Amino acid sequence: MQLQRVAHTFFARPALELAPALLGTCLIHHTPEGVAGGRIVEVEAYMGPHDKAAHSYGNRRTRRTEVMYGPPGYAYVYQIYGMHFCLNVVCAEEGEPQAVLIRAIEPVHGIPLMARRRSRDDLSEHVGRGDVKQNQKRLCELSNGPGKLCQALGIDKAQNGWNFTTSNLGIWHDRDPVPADLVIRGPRVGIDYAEEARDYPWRFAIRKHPCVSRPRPLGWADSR
DNA sequence: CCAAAGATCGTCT
DNA sequence: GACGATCTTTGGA
Repeated sequence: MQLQRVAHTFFARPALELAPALLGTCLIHHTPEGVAGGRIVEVEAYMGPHDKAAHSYGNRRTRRTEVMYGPPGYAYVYQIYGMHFCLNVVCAEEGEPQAVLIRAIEPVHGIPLMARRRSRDDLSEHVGRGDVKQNQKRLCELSNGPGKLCQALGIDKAQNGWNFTTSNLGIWHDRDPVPADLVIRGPRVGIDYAEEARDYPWRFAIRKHPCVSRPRPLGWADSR
């Protein structure tokens, strides 16, 4: 049902606008091992120079953050805690270092491959008495977190700087956009150091979706 | 269910 | 030398 790639113009807007628009689109990585990917269900906006939680706060420009200063529609991948990777979508106009962090996807394509990469072969197949919902929820463990989804999709620093509209790492329109009343928002995760920006409700997710990471934090509210 | 702690290393000061 | 836009395991209630 996925028909077309997201056009590069889609990414040329502020992170706060792009973030909710990315919900429901499909993130797909083609590799020699196979295809893996799924539906984006949770994201965070990082607004750049004036956002104390952003790597590009104060126009900090280093080898790591360099790709954020380039044109929109490219991948910004960085390593964290020495062992995990996080995937961002660079957005806004060239020179404006904003990005959207992909925090969770619902597994759709290449589930056995994703399970193997996550060392969770037990999730490759449905189990039990055909309880579909229960199995769906179990599958979420493959990609309900920014580090988890990168591992499941085979994303690491090699993908830093890749073009989402032309490379093997792509974002595709799937069904219709998620309506605003099905989007919830709340404070971003893991940025307690960011002073006033700590409380900005710049984390977006699909309401009641089972694959959202840490579904219980306080501070969730309806979008808009 | 929840909190705490350890793993482990690139990046920047 | 310090510190993460995280994940997993463990131990207790």
